[in-house]
Amino acid sequence: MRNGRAAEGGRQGEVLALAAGLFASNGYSATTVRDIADAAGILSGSLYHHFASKEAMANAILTAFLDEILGRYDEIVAADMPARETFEALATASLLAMERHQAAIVIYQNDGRHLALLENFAYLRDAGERFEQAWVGVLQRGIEEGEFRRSLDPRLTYRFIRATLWTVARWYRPGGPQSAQEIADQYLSILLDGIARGKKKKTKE
Amino acid sequence: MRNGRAAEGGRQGEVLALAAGLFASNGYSATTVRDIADAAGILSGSLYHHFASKEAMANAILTAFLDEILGRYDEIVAADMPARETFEALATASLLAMERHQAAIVIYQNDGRHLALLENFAYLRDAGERFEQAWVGVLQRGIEEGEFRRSLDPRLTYRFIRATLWTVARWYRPGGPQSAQEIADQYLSILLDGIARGKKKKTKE
Amino acid sequence: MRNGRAAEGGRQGEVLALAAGLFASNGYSATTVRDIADAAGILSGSLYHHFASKEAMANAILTAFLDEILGRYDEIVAADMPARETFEALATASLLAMERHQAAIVIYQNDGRHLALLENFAYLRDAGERFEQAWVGVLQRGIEEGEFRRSLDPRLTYRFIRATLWTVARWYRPGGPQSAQEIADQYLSILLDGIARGKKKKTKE
Amino acid sequence: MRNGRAAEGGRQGEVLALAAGLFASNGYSATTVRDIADAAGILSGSLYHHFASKEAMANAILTAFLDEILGRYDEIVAADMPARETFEALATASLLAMERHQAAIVIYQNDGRHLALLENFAYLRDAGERFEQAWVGVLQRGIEEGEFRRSLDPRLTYRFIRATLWTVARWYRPGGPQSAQEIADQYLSILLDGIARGKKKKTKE
DNA sequence: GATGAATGAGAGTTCATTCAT
DNA sequence: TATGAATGAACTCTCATTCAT
Repeated sequence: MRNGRAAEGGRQGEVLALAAGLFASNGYSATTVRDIADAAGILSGSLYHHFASKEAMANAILTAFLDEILGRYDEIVAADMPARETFEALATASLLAMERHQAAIVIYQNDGRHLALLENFAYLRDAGERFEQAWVGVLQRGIEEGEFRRSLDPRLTYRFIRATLWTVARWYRPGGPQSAQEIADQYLSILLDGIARGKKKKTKE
Repeated sequence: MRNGRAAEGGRQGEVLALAAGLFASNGYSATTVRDIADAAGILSGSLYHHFASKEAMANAILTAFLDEILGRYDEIVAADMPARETFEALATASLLAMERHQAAIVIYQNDGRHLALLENFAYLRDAGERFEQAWVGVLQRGIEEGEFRRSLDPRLTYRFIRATLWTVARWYRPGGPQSAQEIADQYLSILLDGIARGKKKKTKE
Repeated sequence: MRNGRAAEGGRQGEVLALAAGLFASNGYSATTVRDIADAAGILSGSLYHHFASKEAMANAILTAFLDEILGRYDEIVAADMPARETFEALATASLLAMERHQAAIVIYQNDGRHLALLENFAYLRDAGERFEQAWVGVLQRGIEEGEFRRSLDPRLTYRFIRATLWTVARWYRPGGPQSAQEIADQYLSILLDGIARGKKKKTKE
Repeated sequence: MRNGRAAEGGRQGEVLALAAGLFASNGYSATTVRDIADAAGILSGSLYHHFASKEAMANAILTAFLDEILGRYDEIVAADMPARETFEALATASLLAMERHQAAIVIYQNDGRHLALLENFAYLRDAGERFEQAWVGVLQRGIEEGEFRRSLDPRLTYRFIRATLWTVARWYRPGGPQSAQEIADQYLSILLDGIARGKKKKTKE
């Protein structure tokens, strides 16, 4: 039974994890179906017992990630916290997602643009918009509520944040010197208060 | 005459620009030599009168960018300014580089990892290290000189910065609402002072 | 128990009928074992409990048809009727065979040539010769007995007849406007007396 | 330059002729692109310099035949001859078409049904209708004008004729004992006047 | 009898590259 | 410089078949 869903049970899940790793390190289009099959110890044709196509594999990988993270985003936004807490929660959730979906995030970041052009990946565009809405929303609310500086351009700020959030997955090593949580904390500290020392200059805005 | 270098004048330069645009929007490995030839209005075989190989094109594109930006970095570091000014100059130089090398930056960001595995692109690893040295250097100096917060992890901070710096090229549109200089200013403002309003909490560090 | 013969009873027969339908509408080589299994509601591997191979299925289908029709031809020829009656009986028998073997006839007509090249289908060549012998025989006898025009080339005439006889199965719809018997009658009428009206021109030959 | 047109000039034409021969003798789907390339003495990939796909080859082959024969049909119908002459001209034109398009006719006859299901071969359905219109038209006219027997069912009669007309190409050998013209004459003689000897029975209809 | 995972060969196609003209 | 024909390797995917469970 060919399965486009997440990587839960059995063989399918293992194969998907291997594929995700290869897509992430070599790129989607530079990864061949044979590479994946080799990694799984089977012949390339046998992969098609589990997945309808190479695209279907990427699909399953990305969908598992996006469904989870966007679900988490929805929960956070729905929780109706002060803007700054919502903001922190979104950033933390995004970085913690690396623990279960690191490869997917790398693929999303590296190949997302290109894949989104394919019919089967139309949902990537929707996902991009949902990310943006959540972030731009909380930034605007924070500005209105006086939590964030009035001079911010929400969309531009979102783009700066987005870049860092998803790029971390490129170098993050689980079990490495910094945990995802620690990375999130450091990033939030920099993002909220800046790297410069001393009293803020633009306090009055 | 096959040329692996950056090609300013004439046909070579035009072809290179077309190739850069295609590599940037479709990805290096998804761009075919025929795509480039089509864009140039010639046949794919004819490209080989200008360039020795597809890799040579990517090489010329990336080298032109890296030579220029790393030269600029060297100048800035050599100028011996206060850490904060050096810092601002590096960020600004990186973002202004988009004006002449947007496609190259996108390629560097998207395909750099993958290309760096190829023999002909060994210099990409060196470039990465030189970037890192410049940034980690100025961050450390800034901390020592009391300009930047003592709590920063320079390498981690560099990685956050790097992500944003090069990712901007993905969405930047020359002649669009924000100039590269404006983007640089906004980014620096956020990076240095944070997005949060009000007096700094961690002033004493 | 693998069975290469015609399969009347039970599952085998049902599967064979499904396979015959698919072979007939899509062609033998364009029909996959999976198509057949899907139609039967089982997995493709499970088909091999019933049949040794895809060829064995085609074999069973064609054999069932050929055994029956050639047996009928033998009876007709042995009955020792006047040439014209034999002739009519052969044509009618061939067209009535559609009622039980329509798909087999389509396969025989469409894929027979190609299949006959395979070892397992050597009998198709024999069958072709037996058809030809029966028809060429009755045509020659008819000419000798003065029933048929002396100007006929028996082999050529046989080829004209054969084409129509087996091609009817391509468009015949059981329960449609014309029964197989009616089609046979119309064909015989045209074949024997022609479509032109008025007195025969070549009466004296 | 990839060419979907007929098999006129140079290499393209040669390759097309080879492909046509293979499609005709082995069937379209049983003929591999490698078979064609082997026959042409090149590698399979090189075929794609001349043709966009295997389908494109079949397309060019069938189109060349259909354009020519349907053009001929149009001329004949437009010539406004007595029904019987039109009828003879159509049959003769169809059989003489074998001289330039024998393989195409075999492909049309064997694989036409199956190919017509593919998007790129939609025109096959139109062609089928144009053939039918021409023949059914002339049959009806002939009946009205008293040339053909009133008892004929034009569509059914057309189907009988069609079967023979296109099936001849399966066994016809150029330079063999009978020319296409001789075959046409014999077929017309049988078709118009029947194979039975002696006075017509159904003269009064 | 049926499943489901796997095989292994081969399908159509793509593509960077070469080279005689 | 450019063309156009060809190469050769690799690619995604298909499919008849096998077999342990």
